[in-house]
Amino acid sequence: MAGGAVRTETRIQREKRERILESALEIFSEYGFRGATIDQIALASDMSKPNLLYYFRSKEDIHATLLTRLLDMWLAPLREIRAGGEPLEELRGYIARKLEMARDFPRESRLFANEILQGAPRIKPMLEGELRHLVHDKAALIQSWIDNGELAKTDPFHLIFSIWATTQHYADFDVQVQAVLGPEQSGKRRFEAAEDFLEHLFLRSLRP
Amino acid sequence: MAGGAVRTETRIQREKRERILESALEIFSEYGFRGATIDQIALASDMSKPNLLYYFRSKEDIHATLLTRLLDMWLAPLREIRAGGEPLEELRGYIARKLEMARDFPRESRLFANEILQGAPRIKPMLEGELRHLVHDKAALIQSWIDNGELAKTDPFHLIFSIWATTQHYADFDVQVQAVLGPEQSGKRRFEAAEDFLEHLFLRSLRP
DNA sequence: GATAGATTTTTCCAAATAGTCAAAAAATTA
DNA sequence: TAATTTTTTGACTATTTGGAAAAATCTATC
Repeated sequence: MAGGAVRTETRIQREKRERILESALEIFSEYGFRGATIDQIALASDMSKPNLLYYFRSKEDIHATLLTRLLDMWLAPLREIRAGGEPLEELRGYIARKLEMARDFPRESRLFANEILQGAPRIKPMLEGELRHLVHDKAALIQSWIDNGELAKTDPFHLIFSIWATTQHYADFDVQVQAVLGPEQSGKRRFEAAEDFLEHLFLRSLRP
Repeated sequence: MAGGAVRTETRIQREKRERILESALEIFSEYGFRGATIDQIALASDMSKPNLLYYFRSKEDIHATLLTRLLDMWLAPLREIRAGGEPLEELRGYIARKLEMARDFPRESRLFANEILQGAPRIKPMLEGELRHLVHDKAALIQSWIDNGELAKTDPFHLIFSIWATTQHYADFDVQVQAVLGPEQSGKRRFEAAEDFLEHLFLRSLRP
């Protein structure tokens, strides 16, 4: 049946693959690609290793699937910056959305951070293609706002980098943040304080 | 000879241990602790694995030695903030020093980032002790400047976090920064632009 | 309830990897 | 230079790990 119909996924397949990806996200984000083992993921998924390998051909395969899914989600907040909006409000919204992602999806943030930190062996092409393109696009938009006098003069690229850095820091370096602030301060409180701080920081420097 | 004299390190020991640490920094910072192998480090140090293990008892031991050495260096810029100095100038200097470290010691930055990202299994005590203490100390100093009206109202802790995040980003996420900016922009140029940007960003928001 | 197809388990394997040990070689000291 | 100590090597081991193969079991459908 060469080139024949691709059998549609059964319910069990969908569910198990989902379960595996969920566990894998947990494990990969905590230990990195090499630090994670298939056995760990299988255990966390409540299935045997060979069984897991029935749903994914390899460890690579699981990892690649996670990264691919992640990327769209990861870039969404940036995409949402609208040319038609009020510049300061658009950027405030962007910062808030990025910080929400760090708060609600810290494992995804760490998965991504692990990948980049190790030289992005698996997503370099995407960084140099899609990401680069999107950032240039939005940087041009920000530049146009600056040229219009709606924003203070600044470097749009480094502005974007510093928004990435500061927001993701709360997910990626969470242990450190908690160690410094002490465990008594709740996660919610930490993120509220972070949001207040970041809005002030960026908006003060962006107001024309 | 229980409790006897600790033989002083020979020249060869000093040199070889140094060579191993240098290679290990290279490898660990690129692949993380689990991703790195003793064989890789031995190869990079130009010696056999058993020979390397003659100088360090284990992989752990090498890694621990690197981290311990790193920590002092890592906190130095923060320590240098002086109560007697001019607040804005002290903070400008701090940002500049941190950015220089990201530029001149990216491998150290990545080693540290790898460790934190994986939950700081080996340096958590130090984060909760020495680091926490130092940060609280400097945060109090910054707060006193704010109370004196020498700085704008802001959260000193999140200020420090965001300085860490933005400066280290240029070391830890270098692949991504380069992918976005393109390879034509030299490292030097990138860091100059970053410094300009960060000074504006922080100083505008800190001026009373 | 027989059968084809999907799923799961049991058993296995080969490569990678951290680390050991004893003997050889080199360097240092007496 | 002989004795002693330090350094290096080669051969080896035990364990972990990613993955394969095939048999066994389950499930949906006729």
